[in-house]
Amino acid sequence: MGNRRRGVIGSPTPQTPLEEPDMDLDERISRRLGRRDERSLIREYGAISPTDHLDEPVGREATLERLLDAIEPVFSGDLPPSVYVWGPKGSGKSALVEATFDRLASVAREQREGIHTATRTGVPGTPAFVYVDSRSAGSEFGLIRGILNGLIDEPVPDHGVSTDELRARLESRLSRRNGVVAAVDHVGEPQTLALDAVEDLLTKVDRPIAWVGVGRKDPDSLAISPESAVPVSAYRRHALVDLLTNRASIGLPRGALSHDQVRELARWADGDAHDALAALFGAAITAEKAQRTSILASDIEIGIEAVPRPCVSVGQVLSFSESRTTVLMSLLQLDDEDRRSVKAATAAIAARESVSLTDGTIRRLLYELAEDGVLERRTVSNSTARGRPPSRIEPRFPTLVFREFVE
DNA sequence: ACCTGGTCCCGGGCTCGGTTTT
DNA sequence: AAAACCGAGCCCGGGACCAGGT
Repeated sequence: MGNRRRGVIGSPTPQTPLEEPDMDLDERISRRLGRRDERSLIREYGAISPTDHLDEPVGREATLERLLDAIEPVFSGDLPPSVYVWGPKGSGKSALVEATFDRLASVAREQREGIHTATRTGVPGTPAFVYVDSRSAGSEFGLIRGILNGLIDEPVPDHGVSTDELRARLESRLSRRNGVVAAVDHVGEPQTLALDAVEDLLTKVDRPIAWVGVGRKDPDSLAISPESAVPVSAYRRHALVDLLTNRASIGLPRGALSHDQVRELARWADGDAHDALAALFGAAITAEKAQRTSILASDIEIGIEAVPRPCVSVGQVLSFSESRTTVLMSLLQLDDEDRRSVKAATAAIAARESVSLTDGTIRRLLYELAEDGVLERRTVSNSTARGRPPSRIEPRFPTLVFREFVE
């Protein structure tokens, strides 16, 4: 019971076949899993990775109740009102919503199949449930594709077909009576859809569709007002300790991580489970590279050091296109001198053999990444020089975790 | 005035799914 | 059955223009 890992690493489930090409995160992680024999310490990468969630969220019972209250009509076969789940980074929103929707989806499936085999017509069915991550569905095309992908087993094209065509397929898939409830995660991020855009795009579908948006912004600051809002607060210290202890017990050998170290991580992370796990993960791979069988204080230090604060979540960074991740990877390998300005960094990255992009594109990507908060530009007052002063660029994402997942 | 850094935007090409022609 | 063609979304490249400094 409980805490078999889910999603990207877990065994394929009927509703999400493994060959689903959506996230190259899948590939990256399964490539990791292939190197099992080289490990001395980490038993399960997913268990201690900030990119992965557990089947049973830890310490979120009250919030789960509020979410279930908000979608209450589904339990009598109706569509729920619009719901917005919101809270700070690393507070467990995605873990909660993803786990809940997975469970609801399989319950709905069983119920539908049960009714079908018993040929009891006329019984109100439950709507279908789909979870879509807007990080891999940041356009209208992507959103519709994501929902359709969650509903049918056949692969859905990701190129070469129009959005209208895809919407028509979705409509023909849904009946007029029983629609679908779509959870759309990570709305309102730089590269993802805003909540009002999600609503607009889904009302264009001529079938019953309800949505549950998940984001960080205060609902009062949004362009639309969801009918129901479910706030999620940051983890309390002891809840974060529990979460880390739980995860470490799955991902690491007994005794590899001391309780004091867990407490230190929890104190430092200040309620942010993402940051805590990112630091733990960094510490674990550092220890493993040194062929240790337990984690030392110095490993923890390095792990924490590799997580800037504030930082964007590593899941966000890993969802970027290949060109953006190669630019970031190259940037991490530059020395301090080459990072002194965007211009210098551009030249140094362009000179690398692994990068085939032009100067202009690299420069644009660096500025875009800074705009999105993935990099920080810090203007250095460079007297004696003419012109506008350059700015040094620093990563704002968990560097060790990133490096580990990108080759 | 002059210079360099930063922002914004869009056309064209790439790659693919689907359709028509051979 | 194969090949040629078409049209879709998205990424790359690049340039026009704006901002901030001496």
